[in-house]
Amino acid sequence: MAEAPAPQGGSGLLFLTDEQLRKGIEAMFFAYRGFTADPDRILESRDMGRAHHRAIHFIHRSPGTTVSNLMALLGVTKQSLNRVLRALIAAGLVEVRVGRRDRRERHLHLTEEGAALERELSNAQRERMRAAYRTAGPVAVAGFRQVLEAMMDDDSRRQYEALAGRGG
Amino acid sequence: MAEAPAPQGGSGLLFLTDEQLRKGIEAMFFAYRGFTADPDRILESRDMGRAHHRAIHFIHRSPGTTVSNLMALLGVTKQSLNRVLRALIAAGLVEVRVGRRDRRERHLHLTEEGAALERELSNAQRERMRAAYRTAGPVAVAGFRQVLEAMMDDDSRRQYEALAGRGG
DNA sequence: ACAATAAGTCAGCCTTGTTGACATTCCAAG
DNA sequence: CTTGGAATGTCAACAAGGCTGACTTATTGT
Repeated sequence: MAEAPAPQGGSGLLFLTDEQLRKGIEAMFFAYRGFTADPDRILESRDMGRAHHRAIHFIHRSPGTTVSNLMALLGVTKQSLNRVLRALIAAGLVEVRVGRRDRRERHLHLTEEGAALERELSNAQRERMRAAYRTAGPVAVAGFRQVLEAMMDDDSRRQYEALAGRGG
Repeated sequence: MAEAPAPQGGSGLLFLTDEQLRKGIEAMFFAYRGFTADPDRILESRDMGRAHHRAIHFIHRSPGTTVSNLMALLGVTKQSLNRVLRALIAAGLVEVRVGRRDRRERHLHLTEEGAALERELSNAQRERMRAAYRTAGPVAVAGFRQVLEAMMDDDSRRQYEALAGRGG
């Protein structure tokens, strides 16, 4: 596959060789490990995991979101999500409010304590991201985001853009 | 590299705002989902999961690697890895050879069938990566890789570079 | 009145990670 | 030659966090 691309002064498609693609794949694998390492460490001491982090993140991002909404965003079943939500509510991190217009809906909010944990988690993750951004520079960052967005499947991209539209 | 793009008379550090960092975090989350979706689908029909994919990938990358080596690379315990390896061996995808110099070591290789599955998996993943690369362009790809590398922790970066050194 | 929707819950299963304990095999040093 | 330690394998038990299926409750809209 993929013929050796005329080196130096070649086709301009050197970035599409299997070798380059493989490096990208491995970079994603190792980078994602770093990406999740800090929050994982913080949550460990509280007997929580990545699932709780994700829920906290998106409740923070979209306060008042419903359970169905969150299910779609996280891509898990309501049973899975419910287990996590129960833990968060029991720990006093998340508060549930019955919908005013539609009282079947449960609207999710972070409590003060939940918001504090969210800040702790996202500070840790942002610190790593900030360091990486600073090292790589703004042009690289723009490219980073472009490639990631192109890598999402359509559903995820829609959700990502809907979120992005809200806050930035 | 990367001249500050002085966006609309700003500070030149607009890419380091919390908002930008948050977008990067969410982009990683959604992109990683897309990144793993295709191989997951393929493996589902064979009653295997992501763990098997990772083992296959790195055995392909470093034929003859030992169990200890693979453990360090994947960041899991030998018990976890062993369960996966047993399944792969039973399925005839991986072959174990006793070390010649040190006969305590087990050197891992893909069988023909294992190599075929590896190709199927990496083709699927590469296709998505290739499409993303093509959409984003070579400059973006360079930036993508720079940011990912800067995001790894030191151990991972060492492993990544050791691999990259071999084949690319 | 009734069907559909949002949510919660129970039960059971799977994958993939973890510890701990222990056996085997082998190399190398004393 | 014996013995310590390294590399590997294996058994058991457990937990997190996914999943499906079946069912209930409350509420809404037709």
